Amino acid sequence: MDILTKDFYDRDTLTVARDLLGRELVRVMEDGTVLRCVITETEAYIGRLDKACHAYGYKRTPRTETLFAPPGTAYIYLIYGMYHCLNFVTEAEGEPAAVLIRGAAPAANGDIIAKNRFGRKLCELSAYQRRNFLNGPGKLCRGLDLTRAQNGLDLTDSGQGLYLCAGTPAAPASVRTGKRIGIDYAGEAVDFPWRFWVEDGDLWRKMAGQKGDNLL
DNA sequence: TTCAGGATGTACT
DNA sequence: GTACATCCTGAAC
Repeated sequence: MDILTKDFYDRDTLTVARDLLGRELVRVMEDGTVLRCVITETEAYIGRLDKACHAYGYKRTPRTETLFAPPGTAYIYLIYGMYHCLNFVTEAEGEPAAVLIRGAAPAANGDIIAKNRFGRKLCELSAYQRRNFLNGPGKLCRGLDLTRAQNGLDLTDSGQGLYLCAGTPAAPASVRTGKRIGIDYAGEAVDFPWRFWVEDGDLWRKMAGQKGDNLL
Protein backbone atom coordinates (compact mmCIF):
# COMPACT_ATOMS: atom_id res chain seq x y z
CA MET A 1 0.00 0.00 0.00
CA ASP A 2 1.09 3.57 0.45
CA ILE A 3 2.42 2.99 3.95
CA LEU A 4 4.82 5.67 5.09
CA THR A 5 8.38 4.37 5.38
CA LYS A 6 11.28 5.12 7.66
CA ASP A 7 12.42 8.00 5.45
CA PHE A 8 9.26 9.89 6.33
CA TYR A 9 10.11 9.93 10.03
CA ASP A 10 13.86 10.31 9.58
CA ARG A 11 13.69 14.08 9.08
CA ASP A 12 13.63 17.26 11.10
CA THR A 13 10.92 16.87 13.73
CA LEU A 14 9.15 20.13 12.92
CA THR A 15 8.96 19.11 9.28
CA VAL A 16 7.48 15.75 10.19
CA ALA A 17 4.98 17.34 12.60
CA ARG A 18 3.67 19.58 9.81
CA ASP A 19 3.75 16.82 7.22
CA LEU A 20 1.68 14.50 9.41
CA LEU A 21 -1.42 16.69 9.09
CA GLY A 22 -3.88 15.01 6.74
CA ARG A 23 -2.11 11.67 6.88
CA GLU A 24 -4.09 8.54 7.64
CA LEU A 25 -3.43 6.71 10.88
CA VAL A 26 -4.32 3.02 10.77
CA ARG A 27 -4.84 0.87 13.84
CA VAL A 28 -5.47 -2.86 13.73
CA MET A 29 -7.02 -3.99 16.99
CA GLU A 30 -6.35 -7.33 18.62
CA ASP A 31 -9.43 -8.85 17.02
CA GLY A 32 -8.35 -7.68 13.56
CA THR A 33 -10.69 -4.70 13.29
CA VAL A 34 -9.09 -1.94 11.22
CA LEU A 35 -9.61 1.61 12.47
CA ARG A 36 -8.65 4.62 10.38
CA CYS A 37 -8.49 8.31 11.15
CA VAL A 38 -6.94 11.41 9.67
CA ILE A 39 -4.45 13.40 11.76
CA THR A 40 -5.55 16.98 12.45
CA GLU A 41 -3.26 18.20 15.23
CA THR A 42 0.36 17.52 16.23
CA GLU A 43 3.12 18.82 18.49
CA ALA A 44 6.89 18.47 18.16
CA TYR A 45 9.19 17.49 21.04
CA ILE A 46 12.95 17.62 20.58
CA GLY A 47 15.06 16.36 23.47
CA ARG A 48 18.23 18.06 22.29
CA LEU A 49 16.96 21.52 23.27
CA ASP A 50 13.41 21.24 24.55
CA LYS A 51 12.66 21.28 28.27
CA ALA A 52 9.15 20.01 27.58
CA CYS A 53 10.50 16.78 26.12
CA HIS A 54 10.72 13.80 28.46
CA ALA A 55 14.24 13.17 27.18
CA TYR A 56 15.45 16.77 27.49
CA GLY A 57 19.22 16.90 27.50
CA TYR A 58 19.37 13.28 26.29
CA LYS A 59 18.07 12.06 29.64
CA ARG A 60 17.70 8.29 29.49
CA THR A 61 15.28 6.51 31.81
CA PRO A 62 13.24 3.36 31.33
CA ARG A 63 10.35 5.50 30.10
CA THR A 64 12.31 7.67 27.67
CA GLU A 65 14.23 4.78 26.18
CA THR A 66 11.72 4.54 23.33
CA LEU A 67 12.51 8.11 22.27
CA PHE A 68 16.03 7.00 21.38
CA ALA A 69 14.73 4.26 19.10
CA PRO A 70 14.90 4.42 15.29
CA PRO A 71 12.58 6.85 13.48
CA GLY A 72 9.16 5.40 12.85
CA THR A 73 8.73 3.89 16.30
CA ALA A 74 5.60 4.46 18.41
CA TYR A 75 6.20 6.11 21.79
CA ILE A 76 3.17 5.69 24.05
CA TYR A 77 3.13 6.61 27.74
CA LEU A 78 0.63 6.90 30.57
CA ILE A 79 -0.27 10.38 31.73
CA TYR A 80 -2.19 11.54 34.81
CA GLY A 81 -2.70 7.96 35.85
CA MET A 82 -5.48 7.21 33.41
CA TYR A 83 -4.77 8.42 29.89
CA HIS A 84 -2.27 7.58 27.19
CA CYS A 85 -0.46 9.75 24.66
CA LEU A 86 0.66 8.58 21.20
CA ASN A 87 3.90 9.86 19.65
CA PHE A 88 5.94 8.99 16.57
CA VAL A 89 9.70 8.91 17.04
CA THR A 90 11.58 11.08 14.55
CA GLU A 91 15.14 11.92 13.48
CA ALA A 92 18.12 9.58 13.60
CA GLU A 93 18.35 6.74 16.08
CA GLY A 94 19.87 8.10 19.28
CA GLU A 95 18.31 11.55 18.78
CA PRO A 96 15.41 11.67 21.26
CA ALA A 97 12.63 13.44 19.37
CA ALA A 98 9.01 12.72 18.56
CA VAL A 99 5.71 14.11 17.38
CA LEU A 100 2.72 13.94 19.72
CA ILE A 101 -0.58 13.23 17.98
CA ARG A 102 -3.10 15.57 19.60
CA GLY A 103 -6.12 15.19 17.37
CA ALA A 104 -7.73 13.30 14.50
CA ALA A 105 -10.97 12.76 12.62
CA PRO A 106 -12.51 9.31 12.02
CA ALA A 107 -12.19 7.90 8.50
CA ALA A 108 -13.26 4.26 8.77
CA ASN A 109 -15.01 2.08 11.35
CA GLY A 110 -16.13 5.17 13.21
CA ASP A 111 -18.70 3.08 15.07
CA ILE A 112 -15.96 1.00 16.64
CA ILE A 113 -13.95 4.07 17.56
CA ALA A 114 -17.08 5.57 19.11
CA LYS A 115 -17.63 2.38 21.04
CA ASN A 116 -14.09 2.50 22.39
CA ARG A 117 -14.64 6.12 23.41
CA PHE A 118 -18.20 6.14 24.74
CA GLY A 119 -19.50 2.59 24.54
CA ARG A 120 -22.04 3.68 21.92
CA LYS A 121 -22.30 3.88 18.15
CA LEU A 122 -21.50 7.04 16.24
CA CYS A 123 -25.14 7.79 15.48
CA GLU A 124 -26.00 7.58 19.17
CA LEU A 125 -23.55 10.25 20.28
CA SER A 126 -24.61 13.66 21.50
CA ALA A 127 -23.54 16.74 19.61
CA TYR A 128 -21.12 17.47 22.43
CA GLN A 129 -19.59 14.02 22.19
CA ARG A 130 -19.15 14.37 18.44
CA ARG A 131 -17.59 17.76 18.79
CA ASN A 132 -15.08 16.33 21.25
CA PHE A 133 -14.54 13.00 19.59
CA LEU A 134 -10.79 12.66 19.00
CA ASN A 135 -9.63 16.21 19.72
CA GLY A 136 -7.06 15.39 22.38
CA PRO A 137 -4.20 12.92 22.84
CA GLY A 138 -5.96 10.94 25.57
CA LYS A 139 -9.18 10.77 23.61
CA LEU A 140 -7.37 9.60 20.51
CA CYS A 141 -5.67 6.74 22.32
CA ARG A 142 -8.92 5.72 23.96
CA GLY A 143 -10.73 5.70 20.63
CA LEU A 144 -8.02 3.70 18.89
CA ASP A 145 -7.53 1.29 21.80
CA LEU A 146 -3.90 2.28 22.30
CA THR A 147 -2.07 1.71 25.58
CA ARG A 148 1.48 1.12 26.71
CA ALA A 149 1.09 -2.36 25.26
CA GLN A 150 1.73 -0.68 21.90
CA ASN A 151 4.76 1.30 23.08
CA GLY A 152 7.75 0.61 20.86
CA LEU A 153 5.81 -0.73 17.87
CA ASP A 154 7.45 -0.34 14.47
CA LEU A 155 5.21 1.99 12.46
CA THR A 156 6.90 1.00 9.21
CA ASP A 157 5.77 -2.61 9.60
CA SER A 158 2.13 -3.01 8.64
CA GLY A 159 2.00 -6.25 10.62
CA GLN A 160 2.45 -4.67 14.04
CA GLY A 161 -0.98 -3.11 14.36
CA LEU A 162 -0.18 0.56 13.91
CA TYR A 163 1.01 2.43 10.85
CA LEU A 164 0.44 5.44 8.63
CA CYS A 165 -0.70 5.82 5.04
CA ALA A 166 0.07 8.74 2.77
CA GLY A 167 -3.50 10.04 2.81
CA THR A 168 -4.01 13.61 1.61
CA PRO A 169 -1.42 15.95 3.12
CA ALA A 170 -2.88 19.22 4.38
CA ALA A 171 -2.40 22.18 2.07
CA PRO A 172 0.29 24.43 3.58
CA ALA A 173 -2.10 27.39 3.56
CA SER A 174 -4.55 25.52 5.81
CA VAL A 175 -1.97 24.72 8.51
CA ARG A 176 -2.10 26.75 11.73
CA THR A 177 0.81 27.13 14.12
CA GLY A 178 0.96 27.99 17.82
CA LYS A 179 2.29 27.24 21.28
CA ARG A 180 2.04 23.76 22.70
CA ILE A 181 -0.54 22.73 25.29
CA GLY A 182 0.00 21.77 28.92
CA ILE A 183 3.74 22.39 29.27
CA ASP A 184 3.79 25.45 31.50
CA TYR A 185 6.62 23.92 33.50
CA ALA A 186 9.02 23.97 30.55
CA GLY A 187 10.73 27.35 30.92
CA GLU A 188 11.51 29.15 27.67
CA ALA A 189 10.20 26.20 25.67
CA VAL A 190 6.68 27.25 26.64
CA ASP A 191 6.73 29.76 23.80
CA PHE A 192 8.11 27.53 21.06
CA PRO A 193 5.54 27.51 18.21
CA TRP A 194 5.73 23.78 17.79
CA ARG A 195 2.03 22.93 17.63
CA PHE A 196 0.42 22.41 14.23
CA TRP A 197 -3.21 21.87 13.31
CA VAL A 198 -5.79 22.23 10.58
CA GLU A 199 -9.13 23.90 11.20
CA ASP A 200 -11.92 21.55 12.23
CA GLY A 201 -14.33 22.79 9.59
CA ASP A 202 -11.98 22.16 6.68
CA LEU A 203 -11.07 18.77 7.93
CA TRP A 204 -14.59 17.68 8.72
CA ARG A 205 -15.83 18.76 5.30
CA LYS A 206 -13.02 16.95 3.57
CA MET A 207 -13.63 13.81 5.59
CA ALA A 208 -17.32 13.49 5.71
CA GLY A 209 -18.64 15.16 2.62
CA GLN A 210 -20.75 18.26 2.96
CA LYS A 211 -22.56 18.17 6.24
CA GLY A 212 -20.29 17.29 9.08
CA ASP A 213 -23.02 15.33 10.81
CA ASN A 214 -22.78 12.43 8.42
CA LEU A 215 -19.43 11.07 9.44
CA LEU A 216 -19.27 7.83 7.59
C1' DT B 1 -20.79 28.72 27.29
C1' DT B 2 -16.92 28.66 30.61
C1' DC B 3 -14.51 27.02 34.78
C1' DA B 4 -12.88 24.63 39.03
C1' DG B 5 -11.96 20.42 40.92
C1' DG B 6 -11.19 15.61 41.16
C1' DA B 7 -9.77 11.07 39.27
C1' DT B 8 -5.83 8.04 39.16
C1' DG B 9 -1.05 5.49 38.91
C1' DT B 10 3.60 5.69 37.44
C1' DA B 11 8.12 7.76 37.01
C1' DC B 12 11.40 10.12 39.07
C1' DT B 13 13.61 13.11 42.98
C1' DG C 1 6.32 12.75 48.17
C1' DT C 2 5.48 15.40 43.89
C1' DA C 3 4.54 16.20 39.28
C1' DC C 4 2.39 14.93 35.20
C1' DA C 5 2.54 16.52 26.86
C1' DT C 6 -5.45 14.98 30.32
C1' DC C 7 -10.40 14.53 30.52
C1' DC C 8 -14.95 14.59 32.54
C1' DT C 9 -18.46 16.37 35.51
C1' DG C 10 -21.30 19.60 37.57
C1' DA C 11 -22.22 24.29 38.87
C1' DA C 12 -22.58 29.03 37.67
C1' DC C 13 -23.60 32.30 34.34
